[in-house]
Amino acid sequence: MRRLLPAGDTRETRACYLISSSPYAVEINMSHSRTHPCLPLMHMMNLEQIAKLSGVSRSTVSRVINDDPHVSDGTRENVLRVVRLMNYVPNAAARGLARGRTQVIGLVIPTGISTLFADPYFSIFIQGVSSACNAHGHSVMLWLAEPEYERRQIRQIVHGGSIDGVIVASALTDDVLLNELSQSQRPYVVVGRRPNDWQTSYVDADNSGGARDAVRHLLRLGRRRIATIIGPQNMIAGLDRLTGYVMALREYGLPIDQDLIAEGGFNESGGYLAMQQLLPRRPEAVFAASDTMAIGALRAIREVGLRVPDDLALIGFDDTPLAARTDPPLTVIRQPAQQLGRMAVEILLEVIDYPEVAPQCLILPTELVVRASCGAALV
Amino acid sequence: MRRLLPAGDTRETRACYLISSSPYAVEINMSHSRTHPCLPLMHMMNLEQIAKLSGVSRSTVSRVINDDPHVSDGTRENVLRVVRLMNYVPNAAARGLARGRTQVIGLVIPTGISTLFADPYFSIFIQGVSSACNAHGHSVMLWLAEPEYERRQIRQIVHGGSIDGVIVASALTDDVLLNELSQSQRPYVVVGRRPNDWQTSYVDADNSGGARDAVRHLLRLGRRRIATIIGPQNMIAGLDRLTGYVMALREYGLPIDQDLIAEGGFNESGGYLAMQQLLPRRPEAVFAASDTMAIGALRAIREVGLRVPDDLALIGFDDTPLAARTDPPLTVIRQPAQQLGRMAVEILLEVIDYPEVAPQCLILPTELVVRASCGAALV
DNA sequence: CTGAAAGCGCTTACAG
DNA sequence: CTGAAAGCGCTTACAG
Repeated sequence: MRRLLPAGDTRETRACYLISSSPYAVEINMSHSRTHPCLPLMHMMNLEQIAKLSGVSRSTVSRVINDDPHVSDGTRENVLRVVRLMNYVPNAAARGLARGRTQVIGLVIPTGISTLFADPYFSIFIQGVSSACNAHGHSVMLWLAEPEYERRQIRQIVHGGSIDGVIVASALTDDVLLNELSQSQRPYVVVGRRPNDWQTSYVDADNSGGARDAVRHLLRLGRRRIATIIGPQNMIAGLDRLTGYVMALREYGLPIDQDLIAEGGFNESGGYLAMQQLLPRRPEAVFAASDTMAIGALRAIREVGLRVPDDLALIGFDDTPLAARTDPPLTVIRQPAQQLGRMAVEILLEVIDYPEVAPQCLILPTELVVRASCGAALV
Repeated sequence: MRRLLPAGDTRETRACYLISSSPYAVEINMSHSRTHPCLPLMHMMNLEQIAKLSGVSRSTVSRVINDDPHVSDGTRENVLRVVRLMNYVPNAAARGLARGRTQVIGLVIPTGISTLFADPYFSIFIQGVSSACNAHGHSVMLWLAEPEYERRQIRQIVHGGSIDGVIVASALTDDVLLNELSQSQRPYVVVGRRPNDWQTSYVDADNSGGARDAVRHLLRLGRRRIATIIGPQNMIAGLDRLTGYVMALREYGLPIDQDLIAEGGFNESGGYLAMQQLLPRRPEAVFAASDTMAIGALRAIREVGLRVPDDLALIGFDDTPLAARTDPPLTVIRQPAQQLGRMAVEILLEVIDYPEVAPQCLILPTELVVRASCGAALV
């Protein structure tokens, strides 16, 4: 696979591969001579050259580059002129080596293909991370954790010295990487609450608060017999969202009825099955702990001919784009995905700068997005 | 924003921030003393130490690490044992500096928020890139191109020396980064065909072939009066998909009717408006050059009370998850997003290893995904 | 097969 | 305010 070059290895011919069913496709092999435009080669400048060109020492150029105040204004301007003219950017590897800091943070995301595939949550989260990194002059190295490379990836992340710290977006309670990380000196923060882990910093959405808000909303709308489709209880988010459900019911002095609780595995078919299980119990409303489960539930409800929200109100959790496009559109609790990304970076940079300080954790508020499925319009 | 630490800066106290509406939330400030577990510090090994521990020179260790055959089996095993024991991984920065190669490739993605937000295309594409990189022992540095940081990002990418090459997923015909890149010596490949640019390597989906297949499919199903909602014609993909539409019609000896072509800007509201414009022309079928436009079109069609596919067949392009969940589900042309990512890496690594060779380009086939909206079931 | 030494491009005390 | 020099942790001819 690595060798894509055409047989002749010719330097004059454009290599065009058309792995395509289209007999009409317009790509053609063409001879041309513009492969080497012989531009002003300006072969990757370095400190030495900048120093020479501006008539000072490398030390001084370095100081200018790094905004060291101990440089006279004249020298500074001179050097800066040359730097800009030559498009000089200090070599990241050399700088990293000398400083022991790479200005790169790692971002590790589990690639349960299903997850990343359909859910833009990670896309938005990554945007948050990226933008916060930019704001702080850092770059982000992305690792999608593939099982096959796990050991190598982990060694690289923990011992490779290519990053200053790492953000781990892992749902698992017992993660190999996290274990390694906690043994190491490397700064890290995880996305997702870690209740009994007092040495790691984390950010998370307020899952229990969000779930409570969802159920409160249903209660305010007059529903009383409220069921819930819960996520796996070995995931903290799954636990927390159930907690929120319980809290809201308690507030209203309502009993917790085990028959109104069904597990849906955080996926659509799970939600579908859970709903089928709940249907005979005649709930007036259902809080699904994820949008995907809500969508499955919707299918089950429709199959028995009940109407949402008239017969049965429904609220999801996450706010995936699908949620807005179901029939009826889903009322949901929205996760602050972008904010989570941003804050993960902020905290990580703190931890990097002040490694001695206590671990930090941050719970961000969720938001109730009212659409049609909860029946707010009916009241 | 950078300072998140609590006022006291105490080292014994866990800093917990609860930016949340939840009075019930369970996080509490807790005193505890496990912050510094005093683990075996094994402070980032280096060659020197490994050499000392295995009784050989640094050179030899280096050779072992790099699979140099000129090492006796005995020495090799000895060194390897120590390496594994100490969890030694060569420092990436130092290695990068010495070799002039970082084993990191850059991935630049435009962040027209809309795009990345709802469309998992990029997620899947990134997965392809990541997995191919893993397979070749490379890492990926991710840049989401934010306008505000553009200049700095570009300087960093082109002149920063932190990456060996870069994949640019840019739709724009005139991209600042691409211009800079083509002036530089830095290897790069772009995602998206570049018709008149003979010096850059690229990968792309077979947009024209895909569009042609879509329209062919409609033709085979007996539809004749086929309209199309096209994308912006300053984007190559927009152009190519129109070309495919034209090709298919030509194959069947049908005329190209300007009145059956409307521009929808590759977004939903654009698709909606374009469809409204086409409706009076009474098409029997519509090929929308993107799923989002198809979804907009669907809305317009439903508003006038026409049925899909009975009155009007519809095909989209991309295969976003939404496409499978519209009513009726959308028949679409699927892009080989993952493959595109994989191949972008393969080609980039080629270009990095053989910079003197001619630019390479690769067009990957699309796939027709038949669902309900095209009316295949009706025939 | 192995080691001593130079060099990659930067930063950072240390003198002046 | 400025420069000479050591050092960051690796690789790679060059000798042996």
